[in-house]
Amino acid sequence: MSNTKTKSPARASARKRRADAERSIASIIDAALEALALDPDASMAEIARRAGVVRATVYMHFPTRESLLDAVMEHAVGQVAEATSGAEPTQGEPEEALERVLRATWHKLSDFHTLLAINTSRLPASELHRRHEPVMSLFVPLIERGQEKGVFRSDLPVAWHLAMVRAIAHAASAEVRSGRIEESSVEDALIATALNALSPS
Amino acid sequence: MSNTKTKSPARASARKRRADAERSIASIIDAALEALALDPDASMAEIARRAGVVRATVYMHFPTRESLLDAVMEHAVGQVAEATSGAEPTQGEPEEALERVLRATWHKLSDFHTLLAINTSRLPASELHRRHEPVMSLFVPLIERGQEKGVFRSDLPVAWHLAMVRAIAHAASAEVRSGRIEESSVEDALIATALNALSPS
DNA sequence: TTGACATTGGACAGCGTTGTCTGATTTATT
DNA sequence: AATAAATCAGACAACGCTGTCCAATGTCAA
Repeated sequence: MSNTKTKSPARASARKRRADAERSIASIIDAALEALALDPDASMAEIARRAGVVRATVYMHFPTRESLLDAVMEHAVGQVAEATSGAEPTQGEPEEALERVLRATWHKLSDFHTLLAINTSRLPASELHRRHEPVMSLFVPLIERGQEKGVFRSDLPVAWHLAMVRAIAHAASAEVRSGRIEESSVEDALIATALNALSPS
Repeated sequence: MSNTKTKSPARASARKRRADAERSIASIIDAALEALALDPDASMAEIARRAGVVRATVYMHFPTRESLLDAVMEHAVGQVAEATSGAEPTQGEPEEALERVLRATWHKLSDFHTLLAINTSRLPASELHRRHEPVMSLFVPLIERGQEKGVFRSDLPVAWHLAMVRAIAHAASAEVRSGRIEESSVEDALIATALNALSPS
């Protein structure tokens, strides 16, 4: 249930877009997501091929490669934010909430792992930070709540905890992909380690 | 003190290389390290420019871009391994040893953060694993020692602990770079979090 | 000093990429 | 059925990059 109707990702804010145009845009973004996950330097031709569309069509909706990357990132952040907020980070005890939210989020987060790397080198740090807002704004209160209750350690800044948890989540998916650790056990390891790292000294 | 004399990185195993050739090779590898850290797709021209050398000279020693990347990676792994082993991971209590080793290693590790990303997409997982051996072989016994003594949790695999610590170290340098957290405090945060994550449940 | 090695500066072909354009064709909307 | 929007198929120029080559010059080693 994405809100492709109300507000489109690209610059194309022309109110009247035909249904096939919407479909194309969705295909292109999905295709870009796949292609860029496999190869950060995937070409517009490759993306178009995956989308089952001709290259000119891509340029119809995304006048430049940059603009496509922007749209893809916005889409990805939205997906993650959706998964995160769907797990209701404001409900229940902080520890349980964190476990719940992490389990719901980390797979999706790992899908966009490569994408994050692309944007890290593409955008200035401040821009990156700004765009991650939709996700961050969900996690920050959860961590803070845990600190106030004394179940998460307060001698380290929230920003650090956040970065740390995210890093561990990425590490988890990297381990799964490389086959070094059983897929079934890595999620539990992720949870256990994150909670342990957050627990008061 | 790099061992550029005994065993050269590239294919050039011709025993007799002149001193200026050695110097060029060293410059090129250093330049490549810098350039690739800034931009994973830095061109041979850019690398040559940084090395203060003409492009043809680079191709003299590294017949292909691939071979240069290989050499750079070998050099980087060597650097990290040197920093790690210099902190004597086999000495003292595991917890103290880990702190000592981490403090000595993590800056250097973060210098090669981008490089790691390059190679992750460039090489198959098995190759990557093989090449990281020189560093891994230093960390594994340290973690195992801590597990046997009961000061590190044993309900999670060593491979996981390793991946996790590495991820946290990278997160630490990313935070410093982005300016979100004070540089002075991030090292302590790294240590505190890593030890906390490793401590038995 | 001499001869072999190394570097320079420049030119070159081949390739893949981005971005533009056009004219014909298909598809959605009313 | 008519109109406007979107897609297709393909060509095109401009650009940057890799890798090769060469002739002239500089530098090391014995």
